[in-house]
Amino acid sequence: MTERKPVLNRPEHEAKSPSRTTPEDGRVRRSKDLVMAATLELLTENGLGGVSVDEVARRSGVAKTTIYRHWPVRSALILDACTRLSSQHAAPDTGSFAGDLAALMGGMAQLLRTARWASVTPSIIDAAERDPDLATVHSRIQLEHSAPFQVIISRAVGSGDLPPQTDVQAMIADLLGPLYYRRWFSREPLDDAFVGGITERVLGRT
Amino acid sequence: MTERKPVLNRPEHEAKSPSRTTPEDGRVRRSKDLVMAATLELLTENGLGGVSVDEVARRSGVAKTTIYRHWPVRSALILDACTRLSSQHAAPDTGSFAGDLAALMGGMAQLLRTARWASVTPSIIDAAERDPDLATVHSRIQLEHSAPFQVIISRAVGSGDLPPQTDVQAMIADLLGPLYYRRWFSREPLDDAFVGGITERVLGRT
DNA sequence: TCATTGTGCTACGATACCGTAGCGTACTTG
DNA sequence: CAAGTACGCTACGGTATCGTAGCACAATGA
Repeated sequence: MTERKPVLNRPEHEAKSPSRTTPEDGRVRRSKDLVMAATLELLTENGLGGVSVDEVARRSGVAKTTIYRHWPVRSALILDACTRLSSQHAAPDTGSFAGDLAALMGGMAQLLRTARWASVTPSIIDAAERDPDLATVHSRIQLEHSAPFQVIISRAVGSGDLPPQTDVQAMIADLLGPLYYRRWFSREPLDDAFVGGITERVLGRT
Repeated sequence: MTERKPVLNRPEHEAKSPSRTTPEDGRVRRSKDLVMAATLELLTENGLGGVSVDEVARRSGVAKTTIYRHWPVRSALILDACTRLSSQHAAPDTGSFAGDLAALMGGMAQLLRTARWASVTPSIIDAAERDPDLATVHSRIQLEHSAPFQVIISRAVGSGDLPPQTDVQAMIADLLGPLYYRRWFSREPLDDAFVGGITERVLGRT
């Protein structure tokens, strides 16, 4: 008689998906939001390893059982949270390659200094070394961050601002590499002078 | 009556230090070596979080109690292992800055491709974000890896191969940044062409 | 209003850890 | 050979996890 469980035998693909019958049950939305907020908080504070379901429950005020109702296992929760860390950047279009580059590098440096993502990244990279799912997340984030560079460099090649034989990936490494190096390895300040110097040197060799 | 414990009341600084009375008790040496080997193994396989004393005991064949006899707490063991990860590099002296740079960059790329250190680094960086002791270890390793660059660049400035106003730290970022970027972020291959390209571009602007 | 659905709560069982105690045995060294 | 020392082993106590079960209560929506 206790058979009001998921009842997995549904021929239809998305038949009773609540997103159709009930666009949003306010209670579900609320729980999910609270849980995700607490998870992201823990994630940035303590890295991947610092996120336990019990602690998320404590911080969010949402019961642990409720959390498990929305994410079947811990890893699903973490993966979900990591996925929401990154944000797409639009490629700037200032009219000149130098302008685009300056804008993009400045934005990236700003992100590295302040964004939640920056403090979680080492943890993700570490986990990605062994967890295929997180490796996927990492490469998606990585792609999102390099894509705008790809765009403006390709455009510059097209317009003749850069020579046709330009190695796009190598140039991206020359731009992002030093930024990342300062943020996570040498831990020296990421000031405007440094950022400007990078772009200057890369531009200087055209 | 159970008082054959450490007996901490010793006025002398190093009085009964076994390194004096007993240069090496073979048993101690053996235990420590086995434990350290297993720890390094686990470290490279699973990162910092993957090292548990129980697992080290299993793998090394050394009893857990013995491990605790040599390292008072888990963190001491891990810290010790991390400390042994890095190795100093001698700065090459080929006679030319270009030669030195090529040698150094080639060696570094080789390290990044193969060394145990490379697979643990993300883990250390992550932990360093919150653990001061590991932050110290990380900055020591970081320093060891950048020091030879510092040497050859300074030498080149002294000899006139590089202009006197050269920003040494920025140049190191331009060299190591792209290498690290490829290894841990974009995960593209670290082939000779790429490495050569970096040095070429840095040298090209003198 | 009434059935449905989501939540909170308490209580579990199962692991995996950390770090310690006590005891018997083997090795090392004087 | 004898004393000191290191070691292995078993067994703990304590904590933090993960993930689940069962039940009562509240919100929702037909």
